[in-house]
Amino acid sequence: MIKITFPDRSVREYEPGITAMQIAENISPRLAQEVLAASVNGETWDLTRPINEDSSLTLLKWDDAEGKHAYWHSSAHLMAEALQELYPGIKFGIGPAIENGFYYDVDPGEGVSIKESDFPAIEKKMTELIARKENIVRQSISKADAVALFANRGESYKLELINDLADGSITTYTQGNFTDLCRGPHIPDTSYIKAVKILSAAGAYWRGDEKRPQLTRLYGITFPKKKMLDEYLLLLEEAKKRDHRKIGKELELFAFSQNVGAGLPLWLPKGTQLRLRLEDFLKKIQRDFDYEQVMTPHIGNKQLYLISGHYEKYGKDSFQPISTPEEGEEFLLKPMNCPHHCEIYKVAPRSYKDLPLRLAEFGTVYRYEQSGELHGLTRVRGFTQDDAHIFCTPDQVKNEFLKVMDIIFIIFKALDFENFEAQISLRDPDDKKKYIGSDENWEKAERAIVEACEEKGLKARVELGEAAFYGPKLDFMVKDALGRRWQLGTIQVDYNLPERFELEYTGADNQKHRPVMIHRAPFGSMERFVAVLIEHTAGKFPLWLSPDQVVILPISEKFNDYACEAAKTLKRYGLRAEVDSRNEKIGRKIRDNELKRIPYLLIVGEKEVENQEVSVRKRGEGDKGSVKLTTFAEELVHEIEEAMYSNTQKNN
RNA sequence: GCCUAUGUAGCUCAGUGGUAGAGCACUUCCUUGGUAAGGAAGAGGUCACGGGUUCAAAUCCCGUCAUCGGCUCCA
Repeated sequence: MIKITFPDRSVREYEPGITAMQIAENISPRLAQEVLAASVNGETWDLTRPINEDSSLTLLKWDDAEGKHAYWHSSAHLMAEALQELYPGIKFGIGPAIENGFYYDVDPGEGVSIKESDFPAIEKKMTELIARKENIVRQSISKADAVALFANRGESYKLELINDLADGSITTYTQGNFTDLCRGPHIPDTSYIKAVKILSAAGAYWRGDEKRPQLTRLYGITFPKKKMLDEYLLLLEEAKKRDHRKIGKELELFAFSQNVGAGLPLWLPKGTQLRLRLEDFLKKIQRDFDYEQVMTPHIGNKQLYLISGHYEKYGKDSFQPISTPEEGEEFLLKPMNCPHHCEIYKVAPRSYKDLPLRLAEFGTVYRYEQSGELHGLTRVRGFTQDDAHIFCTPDQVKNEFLKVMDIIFIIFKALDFENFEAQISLRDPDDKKKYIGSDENWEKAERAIVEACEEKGLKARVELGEAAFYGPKLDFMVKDALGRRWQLGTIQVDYNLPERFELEYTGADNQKHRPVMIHRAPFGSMERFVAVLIEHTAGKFPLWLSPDQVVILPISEKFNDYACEAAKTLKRYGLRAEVDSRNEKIGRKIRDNELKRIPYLLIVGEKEVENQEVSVRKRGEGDKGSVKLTTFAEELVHEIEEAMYSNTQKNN
């Protein structure tokens, strides 16, 4: 008999060779119906795989990530099986489960393409296969047999995968006529899958390499209940309503024009209001943290980028240099602010007593992103970084790092960005040659980042080899409405630029030393940040960020003039007000939902006009009674300032 | 840059070779006194752009640009 230990530490004895499925059946038929896979000694197994020794066992259901994973992985196989029947000669790449569903990379063969219009047929075929209730059978196979099997089928991609696998570790899974090279695990049979949807088709390079063939990637999702699929699709629809591109258009925050150029956003008055409020908010925090604001031009002599090394690395992929009437003179649109800030550092001789020197700038930069990369405000060709560079001694790096983290935490907290992810990018320990700077400095900086995260209790994913060539970094990512990850804040340590620009400070020892540079941008870029902010709030901004604070509603056209006057008065206070005039030309009618997005509604009628008052309603709070217009304006300005102030004071 | 899809009125979209459409928004008039009011009339489009096929193109073909979903990239 073998001992099986359950998550609640209870132990039961079974015959050797028993399967997790049999154990589940033994416990309860209901459980047996719900279970999808099993965790055996921490490894995820098929339910039908015999257990031969004492083990700890967790039965995995839909609500367990691994259970869902096995389910979707099997669904990928199901889709592959359908494709194999529909497209004879199709070759398969890889087909994993992902966060929401699964995909399979396939090569349907020369001249054949799988399009959206083909999805229904694929879904239908999958449903047919489900009805056959095919068992999904695991088999260990020798490398030679695996090679023979897949070579016979002309599965060149699979052969390449097998090539990288060690003999003895190779398994296949078979259902019906379809056999796939696969580590598993899988659900017991295809009938578990009840609802099927192919979501999209896209090109994807084999093994993520641009130089290799492009396969067709089919994304799909499946569920154990039809209703769950419907709910998921509904969720997707709802998420699309929060898309910043849609809301940005509806609320007239920003726009693009083909004449101006792709990826070059135009900030409309309301969007600008929002952005300026965010900039004020950041400036206030940065003042508190001893930053100094600087300003630098939008272009720089090519020489500047030859010194920084950016020209060599990115010159060909950038906006090309601007020529001047002067022979041989060239300027680049600045793709980053760092070189300019280095020149500011060099304006005067620096002492260790001057450090850390913290230079901040809302610097607009231009990068020629690949055309297929452009995406609303999140990926653009002209954007403004909430940039700052800290010049400090190597010993100050950690402390400065901690302070930057404080800023980022304050900001994320103030804006309710609780669900961010952090990633520490270190250098690849096996390939140190790729990086510039001494081992000693790298180790110091990497240790500083790791320790800083520990001190702050920040759980960060560590990625080796992801560092920039000039230093390690810490990035903060946030998901958008559709679950796509975007990098926002970044803190990067840099040894390269101080070296290239020959930056120096005089130490206490009266010797010249090289400062360390820290790049940091809590928002990343104003554009991307506003995009994510829009999606987080679904366009329902807190009062202090609201692009419009007030909508004024005259109860009849007789009071339109007063309403417009009131709006002008409010504008003099720096407040944005809309008049919702029902019949007059003046103003613009408030459209769908807009009312819900604007914090204050002012109603004016006879009584209010007589007394120079407005009847005030606040979003979420209802009627606040009548008050003098000027008093209202003063109080609102005060309320906004208070809100911003209290947000800059938020501490962890 | 690559693969798929899309581009028609301010917005959301219909329109499969024969004179360009709807709803909302807009303008004018009437009605309308409290949180998305109703009626009537009107205005608004080089059907993304450039070529081609055709007696005839929004519609079919080719190219370009832009946008969507991915891939690759992201200083």
